[in-house]
Amino acid sequence: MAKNDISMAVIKRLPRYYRFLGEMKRAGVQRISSGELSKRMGFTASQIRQDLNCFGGFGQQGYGYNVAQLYKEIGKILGVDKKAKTVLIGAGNLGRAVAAHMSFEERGFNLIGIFDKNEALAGQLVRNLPIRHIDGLYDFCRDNAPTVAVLCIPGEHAEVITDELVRLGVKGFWNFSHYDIAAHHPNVAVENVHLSDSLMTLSYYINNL
Amino acid sequence: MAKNDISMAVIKRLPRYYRFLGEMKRAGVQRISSGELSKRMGFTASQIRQDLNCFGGFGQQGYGYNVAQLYKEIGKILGVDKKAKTVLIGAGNLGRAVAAHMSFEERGFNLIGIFDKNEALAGQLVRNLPIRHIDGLYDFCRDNAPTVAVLCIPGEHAEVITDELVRLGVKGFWNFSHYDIAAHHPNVAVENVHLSDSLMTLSYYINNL
DNA sequence: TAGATTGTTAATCGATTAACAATC
DNA sequence: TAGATTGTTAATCGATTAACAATC
Repeated sequence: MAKNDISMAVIKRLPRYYRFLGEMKRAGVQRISSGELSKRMGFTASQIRQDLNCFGGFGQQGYGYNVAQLYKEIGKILGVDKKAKTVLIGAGNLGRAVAAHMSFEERGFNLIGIFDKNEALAGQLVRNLPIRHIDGLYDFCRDNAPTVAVLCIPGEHAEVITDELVRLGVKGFWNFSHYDIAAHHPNVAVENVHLSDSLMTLSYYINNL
Repeated sequence: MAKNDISMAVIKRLPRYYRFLGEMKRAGVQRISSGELSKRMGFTASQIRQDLNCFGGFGQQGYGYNVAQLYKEIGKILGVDKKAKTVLIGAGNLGRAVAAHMSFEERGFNLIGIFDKNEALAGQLVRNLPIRHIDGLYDFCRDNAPTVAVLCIPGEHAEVITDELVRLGVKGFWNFSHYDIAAHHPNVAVENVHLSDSLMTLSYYINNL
C-alpha cells in the first residue's frame, strides 16, 4: 500500500472505466481494444492506454485487453473488494437517501451504523439499521472501530463531529457538508460531494448555452 | 448570452467563490484581497485574480475586492437570480431527498413538477408538490414548458425519458443516472452527479493512504 | 506621495495527444 | 509471417503560478 504517485486526473477516471467494463462484461464482451473503448467511453485511445499503464501492462499487443480481467484488476485497484466499516452521520432526507440508495457493499464499504441528533428518529430502521442517537457515537466507535464516515449534516455541526471521529480513528470521509475537512485534518482521506455547487454549475451552463 | 470561452476549470471554481463570499458577507466582512482569500479558500492568490478577471475587473488596485459586490457579480454570472422551470423525474429515495433537500430557488431554479412511474406514490406531497405519474409528463411539459430536468432514475430508463424531454424543450439536465446524456444530445447542458463514482474514488484514497 | 494590491503578461508545470518501435 | 494493437517516449496543449508594471 505504498503511497503512490498516480495523478488525481487518472484516479477520477477509474470508476468510469470500472463501470463501462462491468457493462461490457455483463453483455458478454470478451476482449476490447483501446480504440474500441475510446469510441464507447469518449476518452482518446491514447489516454486509455496511458491511464491503464499507470498500474501495469494489462493488455497484450495485437490483441487488446481482456474485459473480465481488466474489470477485476481495476476493481482491485479501487478496493471494491474491501469492507471498510462505515458510519453515516445525519439521517435527514439526504442521509436516509444515501443510506438506503447506495450500494456500499459493492464498492468496498460496510455500513454498520447510522446516527442523528434528532431523538425522534431513534430506532427507525434504514436499510435494516436502526438510527441511533448521536450521543451513542463515542461508545459505538470505541466498540466497532469504523474507519470511514459519511457526513450528511449541515456545515455548522461538522467541525465538532469530524474532530471526534478523527480522534476515534476514522481515516476517510465521504463529505456531503460544506465543512472543509481536508483543511483541518490533512492526514485523512476526503471525497467531497457538493451538490449545491454542482447545481450552480448547471445554472451557469444553461445560461451560457 | 454569447457562448464564451471560459475554461471548465474556472467555471467549476465559481460556486466555491460564491459560497465563501456569501459566508464572509454574512460575517460582515467588507473588503478582501486576493491574498487573504487565498488563505481562506486554498487557491493561490494568482489563480484567484486570474479567475475573477475572466469576467471583468471586479477589484481595485491597492484595495482589493468589495465582498458584497463580488458576491453579487458571481451570483449574476452563475445565474442564481434566474428561475428556470424544472421537473424532477424519479421520486425514489434519492429523488425525494433531492427534491426536499436542495435550495433550488436560491440557485436559479424553480421546481414545478415531480414524476415517478410508481402509481403508489402518486399524490404524495414532497416539498408541497404532488408526485405525478410519469404518464402525465407529456401534457405537463406542453402546458408548463420546463427547461430543466433532474434525473433521479436508473440508467435503463433514462434514454426514453431523456429523448422525450429534449423533444419537449428541456435544455439542461442535472443527471444522477449513469446514462450518458451528453453523448446522445450534444446541444444540451448536462451536469452529472455520479455518486457511486465518488464513493469508489474514496475507496481508492483510503486504500492508498 | 508611499504602500498596497490589482490586472496582465511571461514562465512553469502537468496533463493530454500523437507517434512509433516493440511484440503478440 | 503479416496485421493489429499495446507500451512508452516525444510533442502539444492547457492550466497554474510567478512576476511586475499599472494604478488606486
